[in-house]
Amino acid sequence: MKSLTKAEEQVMQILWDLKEATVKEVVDGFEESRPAYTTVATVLKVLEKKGFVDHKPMGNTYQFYATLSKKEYTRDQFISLLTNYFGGSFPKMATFFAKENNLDISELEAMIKMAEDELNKDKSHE
Amino acid sequence: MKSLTKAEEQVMQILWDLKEATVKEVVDGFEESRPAYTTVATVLKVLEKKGFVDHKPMGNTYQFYATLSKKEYTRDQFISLLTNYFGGSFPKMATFFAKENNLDISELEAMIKMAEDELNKDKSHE
DNA sequence: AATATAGTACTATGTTTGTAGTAGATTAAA
DNA sequence: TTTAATCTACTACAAACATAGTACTATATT
Repeated sequence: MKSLTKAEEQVMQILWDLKEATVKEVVDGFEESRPAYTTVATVLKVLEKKGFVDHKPMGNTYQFYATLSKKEYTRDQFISLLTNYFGGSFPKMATFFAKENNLDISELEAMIKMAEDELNKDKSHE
Repeated sequence: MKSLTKAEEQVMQILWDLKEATVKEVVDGFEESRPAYTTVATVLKVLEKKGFVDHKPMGNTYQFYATLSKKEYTRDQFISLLTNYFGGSFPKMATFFAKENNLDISELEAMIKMAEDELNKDKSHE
């Protein structure tokens, strides 16, 4: 069960965005209240020990990069949410979303149209 | 940001299912490898301190019940997943789901039909 | 070369989590 | 009414987390 703590997840998100980055770049990736350089370095070390991150020398410093892809982790998270909170049923999740946002059926359908277009787009790219 | 640890979440799931329960009943709610009675009692105590659970006397023991509803927590989890992994776009999430499951458009549509039926059903209940 | 800058390794510390034992109270059974 | 079972309160403790300081190295600037 891959699982990231809050701090780890923030770092991973930045790393996923940047593809690869030095400690400094990760620190700069934080919006407000940046953690200390060494804090980020420590988190990266932990992530590396857990096998989610690796690094390679680059000039006089290191480049870190994620070995756990965002997609893979997304899948895990998605499945876990779907399983534990929607009985594994995507329609249930969609219903929940519609209700939460006070969408009526036509609006839900519009959402789905978008998803379908997205699907088509991807198909044509292959 | 409401957030439950793994152990806490398991207990909450059982509590959500049972509506209310004694420590013993929660323990029995665990499938395999039940934790010790006192372990569950401790987790409940922590949950109570965090404000997610409360209890009331019932005969010679206590009944525990969730004050954080499953729906409310589901919403938080859902929004957080949607925001952090799908750019806040439900269509993106639907597309991801379709691709993950190798669904074609007609299958995705069938899923959505189910969601719509569900929506209708709820409407008529109000 | 001396000093300032930037980076990594190692260490540190308070907090939270996970798990559970023990003591003492209460109730039920013999 | 002694004993057994049940339950709560309190305490314990190792592992994981979050956060960061310090020491030392390497590089860049005067």
